[in-house]
Amino acid sequence: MATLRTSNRPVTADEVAKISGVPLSTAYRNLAELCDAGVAVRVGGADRTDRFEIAESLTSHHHHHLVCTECGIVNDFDPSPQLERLITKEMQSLLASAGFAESHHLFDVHGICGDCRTPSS
Amino acid sequence: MATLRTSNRPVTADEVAKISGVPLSTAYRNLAELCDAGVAVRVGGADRTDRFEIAESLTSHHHHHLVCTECGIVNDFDPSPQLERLITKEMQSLLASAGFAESHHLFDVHGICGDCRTPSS
DNA sequence: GTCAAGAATGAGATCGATTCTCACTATCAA
DNA sequence: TTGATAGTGAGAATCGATCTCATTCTTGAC
Repeated sequence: MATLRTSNRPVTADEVAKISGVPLSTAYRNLAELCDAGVAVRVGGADRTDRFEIAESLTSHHHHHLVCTECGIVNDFDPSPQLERLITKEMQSLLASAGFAESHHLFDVHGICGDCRTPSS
Repeated sequence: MATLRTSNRPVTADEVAKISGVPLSTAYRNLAELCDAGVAVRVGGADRTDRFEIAESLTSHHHHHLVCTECGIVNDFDPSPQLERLITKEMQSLLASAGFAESHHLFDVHGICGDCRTPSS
């Protein structure tokens, strides 16, 4: 949890292991338990690597993700209240029409991050 | 392509292989080439399995995804024009503030699909 | 029709992220 | 100290995805 809290973006199990010094298997196990307990969430990115971050219910900070399709890094960004309201509204009509029970929505923007666009710096 | 066109939702490489009768390796190879050529796209879901569908540029039908976190199936749904406009607007301010070059956005709704909610049927 | 060059195919090997296994260690109460 | 229980760590197993390579198809030149 300390490692997740320190990072200001979703981190991979590998990063957690390196940062906290625990073996990879322990990192995966503990992260899985944190997710089960609802205090962390698994974030999918552009690559095949899962990333983890503190659950929004704990940070009380709803946000979405900027996913770099080059390096795979994931950063957070805040949606405007207006967009969020509209999304919520849209969800309700969806549920009705599709028989679908929403657990959460994902609004991720894929593209190339600043670092990958200016490799010289 | 025929297999992708026949399905009305993103399908896995495994499904493509079964449906079209080609071996899995050929299915993966051809799907990767279709993606490179821009006529198909890779769709991430709730599980670790990639899914593929015809690119929006070919269908001229912009849509988003309903992802079932139980069985992993992905279905399409249409966003309202209003939501889509707002998303586009939001994107522009994002680019400016984050130095991020958007390639596309992903608006996926995760939850439990009708089939998984009523296992009796 | 025959032949060679190049592309596509298919079966299985390989890779890499994730999960599982199991022996070992720490904790704690009696 | 002892026994029960939970947590740890190293490596094996798993599984989707990719790679390799021998084989098969095309295609154009002769």
